[in-house]
Amino acid sequence: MITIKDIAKAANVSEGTVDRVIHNRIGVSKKTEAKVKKVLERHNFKVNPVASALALKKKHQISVLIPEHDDSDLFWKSPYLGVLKAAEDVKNFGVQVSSFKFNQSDPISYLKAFKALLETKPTAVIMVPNFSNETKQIINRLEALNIPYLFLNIDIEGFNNMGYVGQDSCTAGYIAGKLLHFNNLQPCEFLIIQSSHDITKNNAISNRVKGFKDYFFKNEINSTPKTLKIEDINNVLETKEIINLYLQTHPEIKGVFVPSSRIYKVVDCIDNNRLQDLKLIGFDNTPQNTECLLNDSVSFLISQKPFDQGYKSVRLLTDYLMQNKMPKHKIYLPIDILIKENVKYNGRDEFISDKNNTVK
Amino acid sequence: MITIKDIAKAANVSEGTVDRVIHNRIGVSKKTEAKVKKVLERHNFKVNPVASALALKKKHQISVLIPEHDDSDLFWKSPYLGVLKAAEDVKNFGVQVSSFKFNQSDPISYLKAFKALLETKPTAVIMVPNFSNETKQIINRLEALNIPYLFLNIDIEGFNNMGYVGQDSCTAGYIAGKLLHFNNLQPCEFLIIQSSHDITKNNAISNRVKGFKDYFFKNEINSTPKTLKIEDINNVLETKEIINLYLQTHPEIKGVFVPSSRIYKVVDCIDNNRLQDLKLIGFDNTPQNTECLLNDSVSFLISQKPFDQGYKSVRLLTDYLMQNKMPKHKIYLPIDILIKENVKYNGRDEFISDKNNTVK
DNA sequence: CACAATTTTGTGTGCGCACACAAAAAGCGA
DNA sequence: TCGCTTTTTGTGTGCGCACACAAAATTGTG
Repeated sequence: MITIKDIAKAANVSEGTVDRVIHNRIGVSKKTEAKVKKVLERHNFKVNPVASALALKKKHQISVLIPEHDDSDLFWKSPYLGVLKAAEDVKNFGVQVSSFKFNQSDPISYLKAFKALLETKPTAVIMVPNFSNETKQIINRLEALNIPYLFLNIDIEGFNNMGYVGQDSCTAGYIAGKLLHFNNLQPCEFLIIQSSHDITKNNAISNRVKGFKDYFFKNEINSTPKTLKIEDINNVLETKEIINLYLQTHPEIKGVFVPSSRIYKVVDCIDNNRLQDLKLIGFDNTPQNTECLLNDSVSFLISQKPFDQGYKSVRLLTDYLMQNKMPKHKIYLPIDILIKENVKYNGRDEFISDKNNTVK
Repeated sequence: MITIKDIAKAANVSEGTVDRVIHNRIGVSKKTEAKVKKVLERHNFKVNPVASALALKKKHQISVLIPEHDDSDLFWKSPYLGVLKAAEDVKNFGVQVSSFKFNQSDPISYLKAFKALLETKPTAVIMVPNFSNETKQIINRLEALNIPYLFLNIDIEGFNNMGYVGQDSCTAGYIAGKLLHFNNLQPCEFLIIQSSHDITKNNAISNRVKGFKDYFFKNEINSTPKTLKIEDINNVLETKEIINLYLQTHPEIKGVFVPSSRIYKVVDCIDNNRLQDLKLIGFDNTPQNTECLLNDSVSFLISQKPFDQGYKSVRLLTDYLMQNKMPKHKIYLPIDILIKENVKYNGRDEFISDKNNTVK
């Protein structure tokens, strides 16, 4: 382990000077700077992040703007837990993480949460850009304050976000098409069920649909997926009627694709006897969806690794704030294919082993 | 952030005493110990692992015994890279990691590598228990020296290993069966191709075969997989002849299961026209296998996340050595289902973002 | 050339903890 | 009670680094 002291000795300067060179501080003559840099290079010196974190009194603040979760939509619990876990991991490196939650269907609460977030004077922000107009406002503010921001889960274009952590939704949809169609030699039809609620605001969902349709188009499969739009998927009675009527009048439908995380609601609405000859594929291993895999009502779930999204985005920003470089602009997390048998090994809420530094 | 100093002040003792209580050292009277413990509890004190690591001069040594890799078997490269990456991450926490490689088909080199490993005076050992007799010898030695050991990738019973990091091979095989059979309504037959070389020594492979057969048995599918054993899979001419003869005389075969990471060799041996109507499934996204996915000769690969296996085992042991508790005995990593479209997002050699603390 | 202003370089302190060592208190036999 | 050992408690130092401050070297000006 080579230290600053060693470098100082080798370069015949003081430790302070080495420190200045390492951090590109002012007040070093060109000559000595070159000299020290050469020694640094030669010894392949890297600062000890542990010692650095300990000495660094200046704290960084990462603030996270994320949708809240409730029992009917547990999806957002996972990224939140990932953020929490990462927060614990980076706490001792002088990084403070705070989360602010908003109601996914209420732009006002989005702005409100952002306002509260600003109070924390963040060094950097992680956000789920949920509403497009309000996002513009928020980003204007962030850019005026010169605060870097990272998009989580939802990728929208046209901003100077420092990156995106999430899934390649289009490919994920394509994969859904492929899996549903796999081994089907005879002609057959597939149905996309989506709620109009989702269509308007979440372009991840429309990208999934696009990818799904792409599969059938690109592979010249003699079948174009049909789409069934549900006004209010929470209205069970109405939804039941619409779906079952459609499925009755279209017996050629062999499989159903639900591009949101609400496939369990669709399952609840489909008549049992029809359900048995259908293959279903949806997104996200929420507890309710996982249950559907286990009782064989759903064949596949595609996971976007929401926990990892939260975890990774915090870790990424931490690395950035600690003067390391930002790896790439888009961090696409794996497209996990989940079935009944492997879902238990793809835990939602765990990443790496628990580091419980508890007092014995 | 609450420090030892704070605790000392609150309990009205010196920092040294608090330190003694935290680490269960001798020389503290019952009375003060209780007092300090209460304060510790009350403030929910946790040691700052960063400061702790910096102060701790005593270094831990984790030594890893792992098969070597070459161009024809790149599988073991990934766990090794995972180990290297983890080594980098834990280096500054006072943990030194060294790897020792052996030839997978040479028990002597296994023992030889172990001998070299012992020279490092390891605090703990991570090993791939490849040969059963020699493993017994090795473990006798480790237990005599009171060195804890963790199994990586290969799980064998009957030892006091502190844990296992790897895949649930049986379930992985079961999944392979399910995927290959998915959507096949008409009766059809499947073939398992394995090299006798693998059978003898690697029980992961026999577990996969067991799981694969289980699928057909448990689901009362009117088809029992046939098995074709290859003496020497590296003898291309002979292998070609055996495989193609079998496939010609058994046109009912619709799919092939290769329970090892050598599916690319099988692909090379199958006649092109026959290959096109076959579905193939194998293990591990080595570069050669990934290529087979991309050119559509293989439908599925099951990944055992070899990089993560290496990474996680080192991190796990590090946590243990740093006085944290060991989470569970068996750490089953996810059973990743890979297809052409998602393989690029399941990189073999990456885990979490690079922490390149390079000097700018 | 003297002297101040400025640039460049060196030194000291503390982050929170672990551990060696010093000091104080308690126990104990005579 | 004294003098001693043993137990208990307190203090000081360093891990590698960041940063404030002090010192030295250089430059510029009259």
